[in-house]
Amino acid sequence: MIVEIDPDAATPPYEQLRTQIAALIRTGKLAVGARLPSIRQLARDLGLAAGTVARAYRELEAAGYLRGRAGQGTVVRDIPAVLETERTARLTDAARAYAATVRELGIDIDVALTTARYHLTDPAG
Amino acid sequence: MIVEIDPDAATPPYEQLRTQIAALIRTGKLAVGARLPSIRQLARDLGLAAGTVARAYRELEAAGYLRGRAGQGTVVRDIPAVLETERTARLTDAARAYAATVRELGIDIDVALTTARYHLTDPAG
DNA sequence: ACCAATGTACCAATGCGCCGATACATTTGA
DNA sequence: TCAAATGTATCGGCGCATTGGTACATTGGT
Repeated sequence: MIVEIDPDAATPPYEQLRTQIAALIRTGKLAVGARLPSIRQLARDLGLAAGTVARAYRELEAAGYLRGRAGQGTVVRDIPAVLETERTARLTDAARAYAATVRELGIDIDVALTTARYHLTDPAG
Repeated sequence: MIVEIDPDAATPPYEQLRTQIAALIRTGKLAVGARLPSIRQLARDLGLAAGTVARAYRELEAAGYLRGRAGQGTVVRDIPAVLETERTARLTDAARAYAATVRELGIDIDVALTTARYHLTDPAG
């Protein structure tokens, strides 16, 4: 698992961890059935408290990404439907947020689309 | 002034107020030179503390939207350059946020652009 | 000169999110 | 049966943002 936690970032560690693990699962870098590090192990590796890692695991389980059982560890679940619907839902939310800002600023749609295309194709963001 | 504060919203009251006043100025509903309600008056109307309204005014003054002087009140400033740079800055931020989400979800750029176009052109959002 | 209205500046209190630690329940394997 | 490893649940503390209040400075009018 390649995860990096920045303690000074604006987003709290548990959320950084949750986001990164979710991304690893979506991209297939964490295959279905793969076993994640134990809470305590990952906490040691990242220099976090066990409770912090536990929270990330808990929320990912609630979202349907993981399945954790005591004594057995935490593994990646196989429910592509949930992931797909969440993907589309998140894309919709992001697009709506962008549209809302554009509308509030009174910016031309073509300008907004050009700007979006620029940032979507720019590797630096 | 038509402003609505939701005490239960995730964003704190002072930021709701700041955003709404800024939008009123951008859209011209608050003309240049117009005098805003006094801090205490607006606080009474909205059921907020004077300090909360004062903070919104202060940040809007720092952003260049307003000019407040003791004994005289707070008026809308006339500096379109500031508004224009902020408009582009906000558009950039919004586009970057959208691009970041798209990238995290691993969604195709054309799909992302089509989705953005749909929500930009859809009157319902 | 005075007073009222206004904005400014500070400061204590409150609330909330996050973190770290501990105790508990469950499973596996010896 | 026991022990070790694991996830679960809960609790107190810490820090930060926000809030509300109070005192102060400034302006304009009387």
